Amino acid sequence: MRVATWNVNSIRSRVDRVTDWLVREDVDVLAMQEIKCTADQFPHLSFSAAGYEVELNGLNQWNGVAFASRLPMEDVELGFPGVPGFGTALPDGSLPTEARAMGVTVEGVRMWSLYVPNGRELGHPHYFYKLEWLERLAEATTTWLAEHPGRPFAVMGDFNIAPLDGDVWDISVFLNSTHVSAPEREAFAALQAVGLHDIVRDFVPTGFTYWDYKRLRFPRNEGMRIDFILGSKDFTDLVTAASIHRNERKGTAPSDHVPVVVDLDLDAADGDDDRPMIF
DNA sequence: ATGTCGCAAGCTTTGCGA
Repeated sequence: MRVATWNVNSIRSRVDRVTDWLVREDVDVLAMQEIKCTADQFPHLSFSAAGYEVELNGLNQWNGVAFASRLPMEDVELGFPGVPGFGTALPDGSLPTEARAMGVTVEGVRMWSLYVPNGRELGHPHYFYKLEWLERLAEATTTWLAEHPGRPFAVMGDFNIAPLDGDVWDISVFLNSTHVSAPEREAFAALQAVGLHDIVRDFVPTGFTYWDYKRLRFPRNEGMRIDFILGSKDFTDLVTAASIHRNERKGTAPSDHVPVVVDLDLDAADGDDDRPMIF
């Protein structure tokens, strides 16, 4: 099974590029971020014509996450338990929940599509929202893993964090910037501490997943590695390959992010490989 | 050039978010 994550930066602007890539790359399951639309606005027909069903969490023109899959999706869950909100308080005093998370199960593999808050600036309310969101994510992960021992589980998406200095083109540009601050990196490390592993790093140690549209960032290769697939041990044991599809930043009307892919061998875990042997 | 996108509102542009 081939699984990918991609911040598409508006699915309505990118639908042909995304579906063409899915078919061309033989992808079974795609987690999307920043679809920037509601269910009514989502280009369902283009996906079904390409052979994919879609489940999504889209509230308005901001954020929005989705899964497209050509294998059946089960147990669709919007958000995650304890996900914090942001913005102007509702009449009951709570903060509105944004469309930044959802989960599905495909072939027994549990996957969450995540669009972590950007943070805007160090010290901004959105920055503290980002840190709390990541803390709640670690807690929800801990709970899920405890309640589903042995089940493959992965969180994937745009984390808006560059964990290593080499994950940005010039760390000296990022003094006092979001995405590289110690609290953000500690929040990312906390996800690893509760049992999630950056599996793509094992196969692709260096390379960016995002290049700003501004300032010729892509031609200069001034990018950032901020999109990740973090898997439980039972997930990473299934992974046979991983790749970052840098070419998707080229050409006409690209997203500013590129797809990140893992290949899974679903027969690998149980030691009872029932695939036909070929002599 | 603080250099580009995408969105909504309701315009032929502005403000916001990234």
